[in-house]
Amino acid sequence: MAQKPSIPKGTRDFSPTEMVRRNYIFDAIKRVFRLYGFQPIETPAMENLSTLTGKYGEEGDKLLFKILNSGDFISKVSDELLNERNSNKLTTKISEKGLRYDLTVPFARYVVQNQNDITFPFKRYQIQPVWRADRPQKGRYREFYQCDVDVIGSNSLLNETELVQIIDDVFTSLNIKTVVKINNRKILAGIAEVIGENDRIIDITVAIDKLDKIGLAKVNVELSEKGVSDEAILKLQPILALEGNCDDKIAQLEVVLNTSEVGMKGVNEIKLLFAYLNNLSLKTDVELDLTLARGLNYYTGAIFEVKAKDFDIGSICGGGRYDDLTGIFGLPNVSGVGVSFGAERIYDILSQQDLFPSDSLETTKVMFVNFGEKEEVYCLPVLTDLRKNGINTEIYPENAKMKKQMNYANKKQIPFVVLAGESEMSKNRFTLKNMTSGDQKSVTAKELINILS
RNA sequence: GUGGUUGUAGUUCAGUUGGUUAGAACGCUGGAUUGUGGUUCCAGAGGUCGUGGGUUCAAAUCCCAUCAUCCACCCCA
Repeated sequence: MAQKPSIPKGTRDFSPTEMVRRNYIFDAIKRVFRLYGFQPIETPAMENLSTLTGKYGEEGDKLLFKILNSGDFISKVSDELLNERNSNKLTTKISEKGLRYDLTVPFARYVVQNQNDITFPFKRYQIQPVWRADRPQKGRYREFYQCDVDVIGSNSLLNETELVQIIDDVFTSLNIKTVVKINNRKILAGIAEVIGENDRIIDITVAIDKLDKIGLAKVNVELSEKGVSDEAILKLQPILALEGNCDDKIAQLEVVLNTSEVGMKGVNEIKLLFAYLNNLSLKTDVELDLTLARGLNYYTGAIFEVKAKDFDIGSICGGGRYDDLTGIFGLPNVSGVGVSFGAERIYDILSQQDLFPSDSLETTKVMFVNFGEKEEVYCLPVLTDLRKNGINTEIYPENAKMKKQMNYANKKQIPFVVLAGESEMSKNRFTLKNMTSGDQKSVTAKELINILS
């Protein structure tokens, strides 16, 4: 009984065409990363559950894919526990590994574990899939790739500056028009302090983050529901309404946050960062967005988010500074900052705006038609020569009908076909056909290489 | 986790108030054309109608359950 094959919900196969395009994105990103001195690492798809749990909040824990222990794990579980039917409790007994949820936490684990071999500041990039047991929907998958760059072990705002430059370079090279939004968690903390809701900072940031999505009124409702006092919400209004260019906003913040030490620290960081950036003639727009908060709560300083202009798809890149991510693994006081590029969304933008290059180094450039054994022998040395010259070359492996072989070349979008049968062999030449124009001409082996190089 | 949507050929989808042998387009295979692909013409193959039950003389069609899917919310890239 042949069963209908399928893949798990929220996962995808990638066809050759898609892979060529995905690699185009990854290559562009990697090229920029290397340009700034970042080095690649990889970590396992699975981590110990103890490494992952508790790092992403309660919601994040639910979205972790857990891996069942090997062997006869259930026999070791007590009858009481089984009868309790408590999934959470049972999970800790039958699963001790999980698929990674992002690349940052495994990176922090890596840094702590290898701290004696790492030279700080450590600049690494990492491009690997991550998994979330989320319910998939448009542009959201259960398995997707993240492209992370982080530098850990340096407090300098030069790192933030370089990350913005990297963002600028990547999206310029991919031809995507973007705007980089920057904020600072210390400013948000300062705001919370000033309005007297110090310990509600997470609720406040999450709510503020939705400002441009759901509007001011609904944000206020949400704040109120979360238990923020009316008085504090009232105090918050002028801050949310801050207008003007970057300098104006900063000037106003300096007044509002005057009494908050963290807040002023944040303002100073932002000032310095923009001072660096304003000198760089970036091609991307960079703006200070005080409503930018970002969900992840390990951020402590600068936060970034990149949005594509003329394309409403959410953020395509985001990140920030985290002062103590390695602390939970026993290495305190090591600050890091990094951003992550969302490959899937970048892919969607490039394909919808038709921005992928038409030619690729990953596809076949020329195919030899197979006319039979004698002709194969005649062609093989030339195939070898072409390959030695870096030209992607293949020969149809069977003496099939011409139509079939041509069809194969056409479907595979191979731009050139070589025909070498009896008449060509007698003249020691080859017929080269251009599949786009349909033109063909008789050439020598040497000319073949020259034309196709 | 909550709400909704849709499951029919490889793919995208038609299929009337329940009624003979379930259709189309694209794709696939072969031929027109044994050394020329894309265009055209002709022929052919391909379906447990998601699965299980129920109603009925009769179910792709109605009912129930179940699984899958996509979309939205929460959250997030």
